[in-house]
Amino acid sequence: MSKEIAKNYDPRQMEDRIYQKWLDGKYFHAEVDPDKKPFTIVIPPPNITGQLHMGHALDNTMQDILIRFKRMQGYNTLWQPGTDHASIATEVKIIEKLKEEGIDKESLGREGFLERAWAWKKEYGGRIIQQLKKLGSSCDWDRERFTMDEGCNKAVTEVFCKMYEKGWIYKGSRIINWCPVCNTSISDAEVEYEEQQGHLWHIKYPLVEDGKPSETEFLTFATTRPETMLGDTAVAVNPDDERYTYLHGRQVWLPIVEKAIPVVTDTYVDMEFGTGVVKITPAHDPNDFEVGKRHNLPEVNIMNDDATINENGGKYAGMDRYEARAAIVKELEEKGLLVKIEDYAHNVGTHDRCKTTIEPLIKKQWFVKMDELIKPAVKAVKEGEIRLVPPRMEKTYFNWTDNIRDWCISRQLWWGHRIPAYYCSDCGEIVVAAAKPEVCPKCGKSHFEQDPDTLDTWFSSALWPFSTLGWPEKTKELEYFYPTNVLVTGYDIIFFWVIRMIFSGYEQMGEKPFDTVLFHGLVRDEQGRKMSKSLGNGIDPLEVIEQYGADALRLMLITGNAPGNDMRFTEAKITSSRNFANKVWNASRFILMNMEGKTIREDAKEHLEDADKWILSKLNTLIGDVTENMEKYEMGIAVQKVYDFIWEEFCDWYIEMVKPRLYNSDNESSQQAALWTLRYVLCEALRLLHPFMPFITEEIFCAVQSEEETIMISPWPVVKSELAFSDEEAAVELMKEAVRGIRNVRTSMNVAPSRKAVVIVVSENGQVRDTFEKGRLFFAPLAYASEVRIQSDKAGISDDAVSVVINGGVIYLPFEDLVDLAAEKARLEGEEKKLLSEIARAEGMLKNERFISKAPAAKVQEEKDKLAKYTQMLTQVKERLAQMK
RNA sequence: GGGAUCUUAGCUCAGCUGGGAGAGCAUCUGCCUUACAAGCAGAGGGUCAUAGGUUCGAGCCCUAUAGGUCCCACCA
Repeated sequence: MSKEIAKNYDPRQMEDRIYQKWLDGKYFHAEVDPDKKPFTIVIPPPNITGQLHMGHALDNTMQDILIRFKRMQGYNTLWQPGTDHASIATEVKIIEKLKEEGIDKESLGREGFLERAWAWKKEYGGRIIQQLKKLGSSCDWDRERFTMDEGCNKAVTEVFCKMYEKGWIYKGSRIINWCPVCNTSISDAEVEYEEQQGHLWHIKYPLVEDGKPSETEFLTFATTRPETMLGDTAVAVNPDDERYTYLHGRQVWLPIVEKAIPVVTDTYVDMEFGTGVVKITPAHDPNDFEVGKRHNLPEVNIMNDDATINENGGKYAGMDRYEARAAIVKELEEKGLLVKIEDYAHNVGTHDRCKTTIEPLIKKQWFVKMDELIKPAVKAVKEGEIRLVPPRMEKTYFNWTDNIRDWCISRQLWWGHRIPAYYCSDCGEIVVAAAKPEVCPKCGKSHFEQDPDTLDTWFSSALWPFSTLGWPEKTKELEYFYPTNVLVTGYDIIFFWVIRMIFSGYEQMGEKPFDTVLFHGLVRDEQGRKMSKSLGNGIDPLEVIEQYGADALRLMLITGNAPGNDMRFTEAKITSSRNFANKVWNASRFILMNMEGKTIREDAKEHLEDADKWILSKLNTLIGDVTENMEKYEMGIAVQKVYDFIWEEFCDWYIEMVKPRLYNSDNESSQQAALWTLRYVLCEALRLLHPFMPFITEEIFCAVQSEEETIMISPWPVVKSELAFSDEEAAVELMKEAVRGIRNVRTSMNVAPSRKAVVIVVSENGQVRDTFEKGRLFFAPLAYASEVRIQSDKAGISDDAVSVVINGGVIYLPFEDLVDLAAEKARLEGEEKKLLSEIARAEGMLKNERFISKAPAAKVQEEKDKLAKYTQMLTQVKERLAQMK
């Protein structure tokens, strides 16, 4: 039995209701079940500070499509949801909020601050989850996790301790990227280079003569950051640079600071660039740091954490870095040491969160040693154990792994996983342990202070695929759902997250975290610009859902997009998606109307007619194709095929074909067969469409199959050989060819659709006549026929009838008064020309011996068949033209 | 400096392992035909950036060139 659906498609009246029904039905929930095969996706946890944007919408739509597809295929699917604590982003946000209240972070103290942070998380952390639900995401919400919950904290501590013991986590004094605004170190991955207009200051230092600055001999070089000269501890030249051989072993005088520093030789110096001389500031430049290490140069730190000059800067102490820059340039100029100033565009490292120019500083920080850790991650992708889709992402991946540097993981923040390292306040011993040690293993005292720093957010997200499943406990979930199957994410976080999950999975679990990484691109605005807060060009997915429905948004995000490619959001695309939803709605309503009050008998399918077999056969092909595309993650192609099938084949052709049978209750078995096919094809098509458009398909499916509770867990369609009818398919295709030809001719001759006409099908081929005989009932209205005659010869047809040549016959339209003979002749001549060129093409190929001998036999046969068909049709056209003379 | 990627209809983009160029929107012509005007039936519109090459056959593979986008590196 069927139920009714609303007259108009209105997503607003159903989406929330349906989502609630799914929640109540526990369809999203996964339990370990050894009898079933698992399929797992872990969500890229959105930041608790975040609001749903188009990127999330795309990312989660793709995951939901895969999960729903696999769920229908019978897999035990788990889509593991959760959120990320996003240390810097959240901390910044809370500091801002405190500022509004006139509260300073420091005055609150660590405990007080964390209290506020947790309260904030409680209030806003769930917002994005609610928004994901509006999209239709079928996550197992019972298993929702948070990167800073107790379990994740345990995992983080476990990993930290293990890796410390192994020597792969160490504390070291190295040059790091410092954000003077956020007041924390950041990793290399968080540095964003940005081209800025700056200057190149050409400066000279006097050479040292008898322990004093020379008044005649100088060394000229250029710098983009003159203020760092306060920390210069050497000047370097290339050892092979003959211009400067005389300098080897000498010293130069560092002005302002007024001291002598050595000239060192190092191959790092590029002889071609500038004067071939470089000032060396080991404490404030990564390259200089390396040079400094090689030459045992002192490291003079001249900067405070807020990027003001410290006491090492003498009279400049207390000035901001840019103030000091100006002042130093001025002093150099006064001393005649400024040679010239050039405009210079160069890349400046900025903090990706706040865009502040980062300051390289030497600090004691915690690092993860990468050289060994990265090896299995490289191997896995190289050997195809982990597949990246699209494969070109491998290049990006290897580019990073080949140039990897140790990962700075400590952050001078409060919101995050606190580093499990404890310092003995008596002897300074470091103890790394899950809990604060009782007594110091070195001095036996028991005064310990925990390291004040927290860990990089990505340290905990790197463990996400297994920490969410219970690790380090040996849970049954971990055993069953790990390794997960697909990870869906944007290519922009391949370094931050994907690689780190991969090496963490191998190191901690001894196994990969997932088989496949499916990348998508960015959703851009109508003009192709990145959507951003500062531009204000972001489109809110929730507003789109409100206006057009989640189904339309989802369809729009998936259609016409290939993996890893960016896409544009346009109004036109979203309306066209909504229109498709409307089409599906109306077609279904039509079918439901016709089913009303009738029982469709199961034996109805014993009386299938050609048209029924044609659509069933088409459906069969569709099922095979779509399933294949889905398995290959070609969702855009898959949904396009479903779209075309439903709109063109099913709605525009099949439904039109069966209308006469539905309206004629005299032939009950024919009507039954039509109804059975309509319902069957509709339900199968809805299933194919469900992963893409879950709400509308659910609403309709449950109306058509009122005994079913949901489409969500109904089986994904499979190809059925008993529903493949190639002969009938070909027969109906021939009739479609005839209908198209007739419509074409009528339009070109300006025959009003309201004017019906006699249609005479002439064919010497009994099979063709039989096809039209059987399809007469639907053929007539589609061809605007007042009457259809089928005959084997041209008896009774006037020579000036309009004709349409098809493969295997000629269709005549005796329009009497309407015919413009000259126009008809011109039209036929056009046909003739087209056929001649087709024949020439096929003949050309078949005359080519190399084609015959090298091309596959099937291809050759195909061309032979075409040649025969066109030759036959040409004969008919020629005959008609002859008659018209 | 290294690398990726794109260049296909007026616009936005598909085009799977090479085998007769596709969709949506826009344009033009007819239609309110009782599922749908958020629709139906037709039509026009493309040297697939350029130049070579491989192949029986190239939008697809190779090389070069031009232009765009992005990522990495960071030579002061």
